[in-house]
Amino acid sequence: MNDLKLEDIAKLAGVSRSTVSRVVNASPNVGAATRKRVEKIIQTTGYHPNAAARSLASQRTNMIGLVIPRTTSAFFTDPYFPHLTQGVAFACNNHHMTLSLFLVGNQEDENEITPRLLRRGMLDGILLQSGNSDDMLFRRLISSHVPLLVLGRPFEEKSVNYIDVDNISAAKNATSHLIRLGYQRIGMITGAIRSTTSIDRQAGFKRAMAEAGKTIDPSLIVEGDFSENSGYVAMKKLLPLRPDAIFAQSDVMAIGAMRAVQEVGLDIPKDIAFVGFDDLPIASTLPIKLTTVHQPITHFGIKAVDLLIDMIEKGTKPAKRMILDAELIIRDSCGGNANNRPIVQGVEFEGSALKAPA
Amino acid sequence: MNDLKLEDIAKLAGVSRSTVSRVVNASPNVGAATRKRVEKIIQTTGYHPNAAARSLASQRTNMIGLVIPRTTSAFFTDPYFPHLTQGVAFACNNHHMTLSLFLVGNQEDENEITPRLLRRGMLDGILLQSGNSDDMLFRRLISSHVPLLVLGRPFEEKSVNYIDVDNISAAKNATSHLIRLGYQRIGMITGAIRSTTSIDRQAGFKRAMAEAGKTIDPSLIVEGDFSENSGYVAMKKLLPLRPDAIFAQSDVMAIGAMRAVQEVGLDIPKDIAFVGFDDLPIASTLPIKLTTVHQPITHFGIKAVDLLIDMIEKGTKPAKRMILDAELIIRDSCGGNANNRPIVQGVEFEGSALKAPA
DNA sequence: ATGGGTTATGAGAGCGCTCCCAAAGAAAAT
DNA sequence: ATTTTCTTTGGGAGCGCTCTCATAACCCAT
Repeated sequence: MNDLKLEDIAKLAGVSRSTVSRVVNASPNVGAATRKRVEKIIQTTGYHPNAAARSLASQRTNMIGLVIPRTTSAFFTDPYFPHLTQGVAFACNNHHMTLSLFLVGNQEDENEITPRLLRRGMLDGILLQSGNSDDMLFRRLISSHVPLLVLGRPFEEKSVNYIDVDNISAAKNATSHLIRLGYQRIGMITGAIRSTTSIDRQAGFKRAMAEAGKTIDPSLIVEGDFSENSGYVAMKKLLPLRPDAIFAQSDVMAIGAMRAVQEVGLDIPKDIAFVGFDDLPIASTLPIKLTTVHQPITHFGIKAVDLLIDMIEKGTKPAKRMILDAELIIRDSCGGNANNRPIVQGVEFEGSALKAPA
Repeated sequence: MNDLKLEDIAKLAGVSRSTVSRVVNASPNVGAATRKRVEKIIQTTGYHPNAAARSLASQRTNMIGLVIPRTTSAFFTDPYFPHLTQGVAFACNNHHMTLSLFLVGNQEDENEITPRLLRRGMLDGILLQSGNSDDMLFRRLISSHVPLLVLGRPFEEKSVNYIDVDNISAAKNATSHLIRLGYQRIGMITGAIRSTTSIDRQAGFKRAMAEAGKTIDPSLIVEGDFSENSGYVAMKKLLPLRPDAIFAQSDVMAIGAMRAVQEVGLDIPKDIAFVGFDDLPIASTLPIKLTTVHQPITHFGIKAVDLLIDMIEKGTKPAKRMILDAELIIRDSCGGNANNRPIVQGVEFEGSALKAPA
C-alpha cells in the first residue's frame, strides 16, 4: 500500500526531494508555506521514511544495543535486570532511539551475536553488562569501533568507559550499620565471586570491619551467586557457625537466606539480623521488611543511556566514568532502632507500594 | 580503522564485488578456490558487511520488534515478562535475528514509538503483547504493512495472527481440581479485568463451576491486576466472606493473597486452599509450595518467534493462530492429595531448582 | 538603483550493498 | 570437432535516503 518514497512526496508537493528531506528532518531552512504544504502531504499519505536508507546515507542508525553476556545471563532470573532494561528502554524512547536486546545464552549465542554487534550500520553504541574477566565478547567489543559503555566496573578499567554504583561505600555503610547495632558475629553471603560487583561489595564489608577494629572470620564469608537458592544454601552452611547478623550481597539472596533461618525456627532479627542489597520492591513487602542498600536501578539505566549518547555524539575520549551513590534503607530485618528511616523515592516502586494493613 | 567495504575485499582478492557478496552470503555458485581465497581475506581484514546497506538493498533487516503496550506495561513488575523476553531473545539468536524491545511507558512514549514501528526498512516483523481493546497502537499496527503476531488473544480476533495459551481450559482444570477436593466456597482473584487473559481465565472458572452444578457467588470474585499487591488487597476483601479456596489468576497475586491470609493467622491450605497461574520458579520454593497452572512462558516466546518468521517468509495469509496447552501442577497449597504430582520440566526453572532441605 | 548578505530551493553524487543479466569458461552431449 | 548445458564470474542498475554545493530569490543598507 504505502510504498511511497521521498521522491513521491516531493512530486506530490511540487518540490524537490531535498526540500521534503528538510521538512522530515525539521531543518530550519524551509519556507513556512512550503513546509505546511509538504507536511500536509506527508500527513495524508501516511509517509514514513525508510530507516535503512536513512541509516545508510547518514551513517546513523539511532539504535543502541544492550548486551547481557553469557557469564551474567543468570541475571535474568534476578529482578535487577528487568528494572535495568526498563530504565534503558525509557531513556531510549526519550532520545528517539531504538533499543536492541542481546541476551547471550551460551557459547553458540555468543558466536552468533558477536558479528551482528560488530557489523557497521547496525548500532550507534553498545551498553554492555559487565561480566567475568575472561569474557571473550568483552574483549572483542572493547577493541571495536562502536562506542561502548560498560555497566558495572569492568575488570580491566584502563581506557574503558563505564558506569557503576559505588559498591564499596554502600557495602561499607551497610556493614557499619550492623556493627553499630552491636552485632558480634557478622557473616556475609557474596555474589558470584568473579564479578567486580561482588568483589567491591566484599571490599566494602572488609573495610568496615577493619575500621571498627574487628577481625574477620573467613568461615563467615560464604559464596553465593546472587540467586535466591544460593542464599538459602549459603545460610545452611552459615547456621552452624552461629552468626548474629548477615550481610547478603543481594536482596534475593537475603530472601533465600531468611527462608533457611525461618525453617530452623530462628527469629529475624532477634536471633539473626539481615541486610540486603538492591532494594527491590519486594524488600519492603516481605513479612519482615528488609533493611537493604537502595540501588537506583532504573535511574542507572537512564544515566547509562544518556552517557552513551553523549559518547556517540561527542566522541569517546577521554574515557567516561560515572559512579552513582547507593543509600542504605533501614527497615526491620536488621533489628535495632528503625526510626531514622529514609523516605524511599523513585519509579521502581510503582505498582508494589504497599498500603499498611489495617 | 575497519572502514572496508565489499569493494575493498574484492580488490584485495582480485575478484568482483559480486563474488565477494556471494561468499559472504554463502551462495553455492562460487568456485572452491575462489571462496577460500576470499574467506581468507575477510578473515584477516576482519571485514563485516554494513547492515544498513544490506537492508536497503535486500529489503530485509533481520530484526523483529517486541512491543509491550502501555496498557500492559505493568507486566514488567511481573516475572512473566522477563521470561517471555528471554524466550523471544533466544529464538531470535537461533534465527540470526536481532531483537528490538519497545516498552511503551506512557502516551508520549506511544506517540514516539509508533512511527518507528511503522517505518519501512526497520523491522521485518512485530511481536505485540496483547493489551486493552482501546489500544490505539494495536489498531495502527494491525493496519500496517509489517507482519504482526499478537501475543495473547486480541479483542478483535478477525484476521489477526496470534498465539495464546489455552487459558479457558487451564483455568477450568484448576477450578475443577478445587471442586474435586471438596471445597465449597471457591473464590477467584482476577487479573486486569479488561485483558483477554483475565476474561478467558474467568470463563474457565465459570465453566468448571457450571459443569459441577455449583452456583457462583459473585461477591467471591474480586478484581486484581496481576500484581502482588492487588492480590493482597483482594484477599483482604475476600477474607470476611469466608472462602475455603481461592483461584488466583497469577502466582504473584496468589502470593500476595497468601500473605494476607497468613497475617490473620489462618492456615494454608487447611483454612484456605490456593491455586495460582503461571508456575513461576518461585511457586515451587515458597514455604507452602503453590499449586498452579504451568505456563510454558519461555517456550511460548520461542514458538512466537518461529511463527512470526514463518509469516515473514511465507506471507501472513491465511491468518495464523496457535494455542498452547497449560498444565496444572499440583503442590501443597491446594491441600488434598498431592501424590499424582507431575514432573516439572523445562528451561524456566534453571537456577532456582531447590534441593529439598535435609 | 546597486551591491552585499541572507534565506529558500534544486540538482547530483554518493552511502555499501544485492541481484539480475550477460559473458566467459568448463563440462557434457552429440 | 561442434553444439548444448551448466557453472563461475563480472558489470551495472538500483535500494531510498542525506548532504554538499550551486543557484535563485529576497532583504536591507547605502
